[in-house]
Amino acid sequence: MPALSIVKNTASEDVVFKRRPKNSVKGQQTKAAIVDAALGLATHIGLEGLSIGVLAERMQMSKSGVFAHFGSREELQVSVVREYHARFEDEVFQPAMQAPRGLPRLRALFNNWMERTAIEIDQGCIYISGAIEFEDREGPVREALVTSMTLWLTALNRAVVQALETGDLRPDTDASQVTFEMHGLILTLHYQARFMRSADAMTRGRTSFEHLLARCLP
Amino acid sequence: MPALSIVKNTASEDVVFKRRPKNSVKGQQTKAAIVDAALGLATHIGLEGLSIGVLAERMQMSKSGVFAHFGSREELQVSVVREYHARFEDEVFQPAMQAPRGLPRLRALFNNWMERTAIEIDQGCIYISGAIEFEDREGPVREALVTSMTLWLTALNRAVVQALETGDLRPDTDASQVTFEMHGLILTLHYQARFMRSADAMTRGRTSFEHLLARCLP
DNA sequence: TGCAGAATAGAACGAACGTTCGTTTTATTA
DNA sequence: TAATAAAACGAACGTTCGTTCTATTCTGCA
Repeated sequence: MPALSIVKNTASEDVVFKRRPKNSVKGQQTKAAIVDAALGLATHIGLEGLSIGVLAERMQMSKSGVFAHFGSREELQVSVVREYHARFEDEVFQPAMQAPRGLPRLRALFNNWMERTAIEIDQGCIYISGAIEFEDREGPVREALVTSMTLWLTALNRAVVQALETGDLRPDTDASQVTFEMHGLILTLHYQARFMRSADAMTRGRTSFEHLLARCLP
Repeated sequence: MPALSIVKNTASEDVVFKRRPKNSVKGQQTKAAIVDAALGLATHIGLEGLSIGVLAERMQMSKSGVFAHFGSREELQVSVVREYHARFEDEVFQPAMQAPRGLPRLRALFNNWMERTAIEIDQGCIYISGAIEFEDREGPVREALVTSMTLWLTALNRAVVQALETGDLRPDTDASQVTFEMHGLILTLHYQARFMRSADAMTRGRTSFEHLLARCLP
């Protein structure tokens, strides 16, 4: 069981009496393709910018055809968030679990995260744009985003704690503070590189991390 | 001449042959009131979420009446950015200039910025939401945002350099790196507090700053 | 092969959007 | 006070949006 998994749709959702497609093979394939395309669009223009019309055009389908797979735009957005979460887990979290606990794993997590961020400087990131769009808008999309982000930060924090336990970091290190600052460095890097188009943001990010570590080494 | 000023509209704008109101006393007053209301709306729902219809409603005016003051929605958005910039300068930058150069002024800038951020945890911040919305959307709104942000970060960086020169910070301190990390800490604080609704974000932010300073003190 | 049910299409909806236009009201100045 | 310019209005335009119908095509199983 993956450490970052989000609880998926259960049968209890059917209390909402909305006509839903009954997953056939073909149906699932198309839906997956739609979500994939939607994720591609949403990373660039945000979850709110994502429109069913444009998505249908890109899929070479009718609006209603696309719509039928989700039942609402909101449900489409939630699907996109979950898909992004799954990929983030596969790409950033899981590979790092093979590194031994402690500093090596923490470094692996950081490096993978940086690699992902480097890509997202060109593409955009729905964990960041989504957070802004749903700052004070309630609902399932916000919930999915918060859940995803919390899972990731918790997993990251666990790695910091382990580095403490193995003695790789000083015992008086404030683990949550380290997690907070790692998160901060990624956010700033994203802001500086993607919005301000600053060339040395990646370097500054790595430097930040080294300073952070230096402070916590025994 | 204020250190953060943005170049204002000049007569050269009239090369665009669009019918514009000829500032009467009353006209300027209403326009200022509209921009004020627009800023209030935009901080909550973003520059892109800002709609002329809703703004007109809030102003108890007709859509066309509001529209006429700006000539386009884009021009309204630019006006909002400039207004926010002016307030940020008055509230964060200028008061800190009375503190003596070096560490005191740097601390004053940071404290004022933190105070502003504390308010924006409830209200929102168009420097942050705007950056996300205009990441890869070109045009005058993006330009206004980038200009504003660059001016502010430059001013902040100048204060760091001065703290270096006065000997308050170690001579081998990388000023740009310090500015980068200060910016990062504010971004994360905003993200954690406003989106994740974490209670201790403000404290974590202050702790980050103290760690940052500790690293650079002689 | 035929038939049920799922997948998709197509047309239409009401609402909201930014913008334009001609007219009317209000403010400023001669 | 009369003349003039600016400000504000109200209606309409063309789009786009998410969503809801009904009808058609496709698919998988008996």
